[in-house]
Formats: sequence, structure tokens, C-alpha cells
Amino acid sequence: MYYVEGASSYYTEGASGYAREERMTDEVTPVTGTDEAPDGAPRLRADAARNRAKLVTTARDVFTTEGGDVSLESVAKAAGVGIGTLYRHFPSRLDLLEAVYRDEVDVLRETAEKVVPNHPPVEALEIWLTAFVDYAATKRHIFTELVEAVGRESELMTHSREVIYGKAELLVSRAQEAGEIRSDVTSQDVLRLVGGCTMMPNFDREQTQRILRIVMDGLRPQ
Amino acid sequence: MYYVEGASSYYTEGASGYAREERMTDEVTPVTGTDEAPDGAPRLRADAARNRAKLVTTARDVFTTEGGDVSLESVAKAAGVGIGTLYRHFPSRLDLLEAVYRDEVDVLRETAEKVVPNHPPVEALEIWLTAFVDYAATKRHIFTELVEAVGRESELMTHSREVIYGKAELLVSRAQEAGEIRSDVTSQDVLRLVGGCTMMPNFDREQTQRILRIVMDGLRPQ
Amino acid sequence: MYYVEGASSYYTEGASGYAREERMTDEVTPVTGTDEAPDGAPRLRADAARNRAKLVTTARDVFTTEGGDVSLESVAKAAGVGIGTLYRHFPSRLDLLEAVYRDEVDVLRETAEKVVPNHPPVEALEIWLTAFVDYAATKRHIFTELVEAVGRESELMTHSREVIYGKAELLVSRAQEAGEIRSDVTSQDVLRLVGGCTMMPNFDREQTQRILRIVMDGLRPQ
Amino acid sequence: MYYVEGASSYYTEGASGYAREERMTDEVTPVTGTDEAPDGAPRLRADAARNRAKLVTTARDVFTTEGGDVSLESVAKAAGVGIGTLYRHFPSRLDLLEAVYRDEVDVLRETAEKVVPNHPPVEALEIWLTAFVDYAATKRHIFTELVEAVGRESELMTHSREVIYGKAELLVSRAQEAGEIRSDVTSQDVLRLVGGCTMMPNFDREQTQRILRIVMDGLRPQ
DNA sequence: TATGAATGAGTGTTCATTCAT
DNA sequence: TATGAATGAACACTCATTCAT
Repeated sequence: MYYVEGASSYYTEGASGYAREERMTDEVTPVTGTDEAPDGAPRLRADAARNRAKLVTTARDVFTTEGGDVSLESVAKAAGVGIGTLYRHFPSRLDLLEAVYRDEVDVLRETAEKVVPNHPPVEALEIWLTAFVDYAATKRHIFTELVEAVGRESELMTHSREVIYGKAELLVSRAQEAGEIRSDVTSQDVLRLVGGCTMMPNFDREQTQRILRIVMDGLRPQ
Repeated sequence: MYYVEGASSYYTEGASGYAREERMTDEVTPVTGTDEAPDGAPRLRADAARNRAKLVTTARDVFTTEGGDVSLESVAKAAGVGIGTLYRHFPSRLDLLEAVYRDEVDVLRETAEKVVPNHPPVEALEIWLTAFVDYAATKRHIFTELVEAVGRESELMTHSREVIYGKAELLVSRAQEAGEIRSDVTSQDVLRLVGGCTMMPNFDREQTQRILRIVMDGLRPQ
Repeated sequence: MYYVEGASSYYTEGASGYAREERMTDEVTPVTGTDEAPDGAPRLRADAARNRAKLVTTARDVFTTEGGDVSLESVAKAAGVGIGTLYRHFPSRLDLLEAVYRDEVDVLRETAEKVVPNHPPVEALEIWLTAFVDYAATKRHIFTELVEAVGRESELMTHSREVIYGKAELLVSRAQEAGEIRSDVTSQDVLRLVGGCTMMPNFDREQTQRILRIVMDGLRPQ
Repeated sequence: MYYVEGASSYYTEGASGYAREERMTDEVTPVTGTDEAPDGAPRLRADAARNRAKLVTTARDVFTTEGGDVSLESVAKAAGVGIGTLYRHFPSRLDLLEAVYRDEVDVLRETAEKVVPNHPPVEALEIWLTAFVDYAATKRHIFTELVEAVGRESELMTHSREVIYGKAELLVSRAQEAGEIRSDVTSQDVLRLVGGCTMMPNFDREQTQRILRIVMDGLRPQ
């Protein structure tokens, strides 16, 4: 993972990865002794929760490496479970895509929440954009299918836009208020610009770094 | 289509579109009276050539609007021919994808050849990048499938890279030599940056314009 | 429930329903203090017995309303138990179907035993046929699957035929001996005639009544 | 096939069977040289038409003998074609069921049209009812699925009811007007009565004959 | 040559059944 | 013992590709 000089090595791929697993498992296995998760859904058994988490991360990996049109059978096999298990957790292909996507968005939200209080504006933005590049890469393969299925105005999409645009706006305007990036640019422009890089197949980390540098330079007040 | 101040309205969408059709038909119906095309392939009958051309342009349109996973049956129907005719011209799905892609690359090559002698470096680059945005948008849906099938080192990919990188390098280095854009940037960085924008679903022309502006600003010597 | 003029309102739907539940519970919870039921099978705990009974009646209801192709998962859920519990009592789908069917047959047997000593021949027949209509309606959805699985000559089918044909024969021949219905008719003809009506989807009680009337008229000596 | 004394042996199973094949083929291959069937649908190629017809009759047979829950793969195999061919002609399971059902209804309509001008009322009714028994037997397995899918008020169901009820009404009222069957009976009662017989599994021809006799006797003025 | 019918491997999904908790 | 998670065979359906017309 790319990170700027001065950025804490805290934000490494490994760390993010770990955080993600962590979060997912937490989500489904509260530490309390109640029989219900906080949102009222029945609590999953430990092994079921593990399977669910494994499926989401495996699906993300497979979608990212093999493309969005892999068979669910492959995903199940890669996760080491039967196809029936996949379907128990995700009753349709769409449900799996949605879970993967929602997970990615959550990671972005958390990254923003960690980075804002701990870094100066431009640095924070750059770190977050680096994360955005990574997670947008995952999204590339599943987004179209997802949008076509659930619709642009679904709760999923509305929520995700809200989170991502919200965090981007927060980070960009913070940098703009500090006078460190030009003001004739919207946070969405920045997202598009950066996100776009990841959409081209086969980008390598070094190139991304160089590109992000160009973008940050282009963003500075002229 | 986007064009910079002072740029000739020559480079309009309509003009590009026309050029594409024109070129394609030419390609398959040489003006000579022989029974063979210059490369030794048997010459196509006029209607067959028309069918072939129709199929390629239809496929491009369908892939662009419906996504890369449409059935060939749909493509054939949209082109007004039977599936058998499609297969006569393109013995496999891949052959059609390849033809569409090759066509797109050709258009880019021609645009570069027209723009270099007629415009100052940065302007020429900006025009060509605008064209690149348009044509990359088409490519988005078929590229992954294509690469996965033919491999990154196939003749198709090698040739296309050669053409596109070549033209990009030509245009970028020309601008760099004129001292008008920074020198710590490669032409491929530029391509990735610009191309990426079009990969995000739902980009509108105005946003693209704004983004291209940021890119051009980012490219100027700091 | 349909009943002829003069027939005691004794034989109401409610009464039958009650009898069914009653009998089932009895079957699995003998009054003795031994650890075994009379047939040597281990005695069920009270709650297990209740589960078993609940499953059979629920299954009957679900099969009747939703059709014979509902999933056992649905049946279990409708009965308020887990699928594992269902399988503990009925090790295969077939076992459940069989239990439901056997239960229905038992009800018919009991009805015959009540009606014979208490009504004149034709009246008794008509009452029993009315009951037969009701219970055959339940059977409609599961019979085919059952027959295909256990075979026409299985103990289940032999036993059921014996019971139903036996009771029908008893009632019909009693009426024939009384000279009140024609003698060139077998009890099985009567069953088929009456049972068939209920097999057609969407029969209403009034139409059934009219049809039963026709049948009874057709049965009288010409 | 059952037929009463005096009824022409014309109406044998073989004859009906033959008529059915005949009709279906006619339907899709008009004798004229036009490219369209009378209803505007494109004409089927001879072999395709043969396949289609084969599929419908095979499906009928398989549904009747094996039940309505056979796999379409089995049907295709029984018809000697690939599953793809089945789906070309019947894009969904439902379409096949519908075709089979529609075909059966057509046969009933034709039988009525043949029998009315050629037989005295009661005889005509009895012949038609015999046919009705045969064809209702086929329907038994597919009707529920069909109704649940297309709805009771679909064109298919409305049309079929219209045809069958219409013909039954015609035949029954003709017999009632001739004073040969009782007037307190509706044609639908008769249908239900007769149709019901076929709904019970495993009816044999002789029993049907005996039952039809009872019905006819029951129908006579008392 | 153009057409579109036929093919069958592959995919999403369901559900009876088994088994770990 | 009761539960429900896991399993995988089976089915409806799609689509790239072949081939008869």
C-alpha cells in the first residue's frame, strides 16, 4: 500500500486487512450473553459467523482477481465451503455482491474516522485517497452489476454515496479551508479522478503512487 | 465532445463517428480489382463487407450501452443479421471483441496523425486526450474479457499498446520538449489518469472537462 | 360440514378435528408406566410427543393449503421447531408424508365405527361419504408422491386400502342389502366417484353437496 | 377408450391420438407459400415444427405417467432433443405446461364439434364425457402448477373454461331439452363428477366405464 | 452464402438430508 | 435432545457454438 512521507505506517495493507476481518467478526458475535445482535437479528453461531466472514473476504478477493463474473461455485470452493453454505448466508448472488460492497464502504468510513483527528489536512486526504484507490479497485468488478440490480436510488447506493461523498467532502473541504488545495474543485471531482485510476486494469502500486502525486499537485492552488 | 478554447470544431463527435464507419468499410473493400485483399485474405463481397462493418459498429454500441455480457444473439439481432452470419465473420465471441477493440485503436491512431501536424503541443495533447476519453469509454466493457482471453502479450495487446503508448508518448514528449508540461511524468501516467475517469460509471461530459482541466494543470511544470 | 336432513349435527368439522388431535397424542403417550409403548418402541417424552403431533397436524395443514411440494424447512418452521427436530421424528420426507396419511386413514376408520351403529344404512353411508370428501381433499397433494415412493403393495397402502375399502364395503353393502342402493355397483366405484370430486381444485361445499346428491340418486335402484 | 353401445368406434384412442398430432403439425405448417402463419407468427421450419410437436406430445405423456414434477431434461431426452431445443420452443417450464394444456383443450373442442352433429343428445354427451375423462387425466398433473403460475383469470384459463364449459353446457342442455337428463343439474356438476374420477390415481378403463354408467343413470330424470 | 434451429456445458438456486454445537 | 448450519445433488435456464436447411 502506498503511503506518503510522514504518514504513519499504521495504514498498511496488512493493518487494513486485519481491521476488516476484525470488524466483520465483531459485527456478528457481540461479547454480551444475549441471544440477539444489537440490530435484533438472531445471533450467528461462531462457526457460521466465521463462514460468513470468510465468504465475504473470499468473494472480494475472487471478484478482484478473477472479475465479477466468476461463478458462485468458485467463490464457495475458494472459501472452503459448499455452495449451499454460501446460499444460506447470501440467498442470492446479489446479496453476496451487496455484502462485499457494503463491507468495502465500511472500511472507507472507518479509515476516514481514524485519519481525520490524527493528520494535517492534505496528508489526511492523501492517506484516505490511497485507501480509496485500494478499495475502489475491488469495487470495479461488482459495481455495474450491483447498480443495475438494486437501482441507483436503493438504500445501498444512497447510503454508500452518503458515506463516501461525505467523507471525501469532509477531507477535501478541510484541505481547501486550510488553503492547501484549489477551491474550484469539488470533492467528487477528486474521487472520480483518483477512483478512475483504479478502473484501468492492471495498475501497479508504484504507478498509482506517481499518479496520486500528479493529482495532489494538480489540486494545489495554482 | 469536449474541446479547448481555440481548438477547431473540427473534432466533433459526428466527425469522429463518420471517420470510423468510413475507415471500416475501406478496410475490407479495397479499391483494386483483384480477388484478394492486399494481405492475401479473399476479398469480401460488398454485402458481406457491409454485414461485417455493421456487426462491428453494432457490437461496439451494444457493448457500450448494455455492458460486455450481452449475448451474441442480441448483437446479431441488433445488427439485423442471423447468428450464423455473425459467426461466419467472427468465428468466436473473442474474434468479435477483438475486431471491435482493434477498430477503436485504429481511430485513436488516426486522430493522432491528424492532430499532430495541425496543433501546438499542449493543445494537440488535450484534443487527443479528449478523443482518448471518448474511446476508452467504449473499451471499458470489453477490455477485461479480452485481456483475460488473449493474454497481455498477445499480438493484439502488443500492437494496441504500441499504437496508443506510441501516440501518447509522441504527444506528451512533444509538450515536454516545449517545456509546457512537467518532465517527471510518463505518457502512461497521463493515459491512466485520463482513461480512468471514463471508467467510472456515469461520467458526464462536463465533469470530464473539469477533470481534464485538473489533469492538465497538474501536468504543467510546478 | 355437509350433512343430510335428519342427520345429527354430531358430525361437525370441529368434532372431527378434535378427535384427530386427541387420537394422535394418545397414540404416542400410552397411559402405562412402562418405558415402552405396547409395540416395543421407546416411549416418547411428553414434549417430544407434543412435537411429533404438532408436526403431523402442521404438515397436513401446510400440504393441504400450500401443496405437496413445500419444503420440510417450511413445515418445521410452521410447527415451530427446527428442521433437526422434524428429522428426529421423521427420518425422511417420506416418513412424514406417511404419518400424515396414516393419520387421515385412522380418522376415516373411526368415523365409520361411530356412524354404523347410530344411523340407518343410506344415511350412514352419506355421512361417511361426506367425511370421506373432507379427508380425501387433504390427501390429494401427497398421495401421488407417496404411492410412487412406497409402491402400491406396501404395507402402508395395503393397510389403508383395507381400512377404507373395508369400511366403504361395510357401509355400501349394508345399504345394498337393505335394497336402498343398486346392486350393480361396487363400493370402490362409489369411493372413486365421490373422492374424485374433491380432487378437482377449488371445489366448494355447496357444489359438493349437489354432486353427492347426484351420486346418491345414481346409486338408488333404477 | 370407453364407448357406449351404438357409439361409433370412430372415437378410439388411436383416432384421437392421430388427430392430435395431425392438428398440431397443421397449425405450424400452413400449406400456402407465405412466410407467415395465419396469426402473423413466423413460420417454423419443418424440422422445428416436428420437434415442437414431438415435445408437446412427449411432455403430455411424461407428465401423465411420471407426474408433473419431472425435470425438463427428462422431457427433452424423452423427446429425443437437447434441453436447449426444448427451451428454444418453450422459453420456460410454464410455456411447455401451457402448450400441453392448450393442446388438450383444443382436442376437447374438436371432439365436441364432431360429436354434436352426428349423435343423439345423450349418446353425444356420453362420448364427449368419455373423451373428457381421458384428457382430464392428463391435466391432473399440470393443472395446479399452471393455475398457480398464470392465475385463474389469465387468458389461458379464461379461454379454456370458456371452451370446456361451453361445450359441456351445449351437450348437457341439449340432453336436458330432449328431456333425457334431469334439469336440476348444471353442466359444471357433470364435469366435476366425471372429471373427478380421473383425479384419483390409477383408475382403469373398466372402472371408468362403470362409473360413467352410474353418472349417466344419476343424471336421468328421477 | 445467410439463416436460425439444435446442442450441451455451465450457472444460479433449491431443498432433502447430515452433523456439529 | 433440539437446533440450525453445512452439504451437494438436482433442476430451471442461458448462451457460445455447430450444423442442417
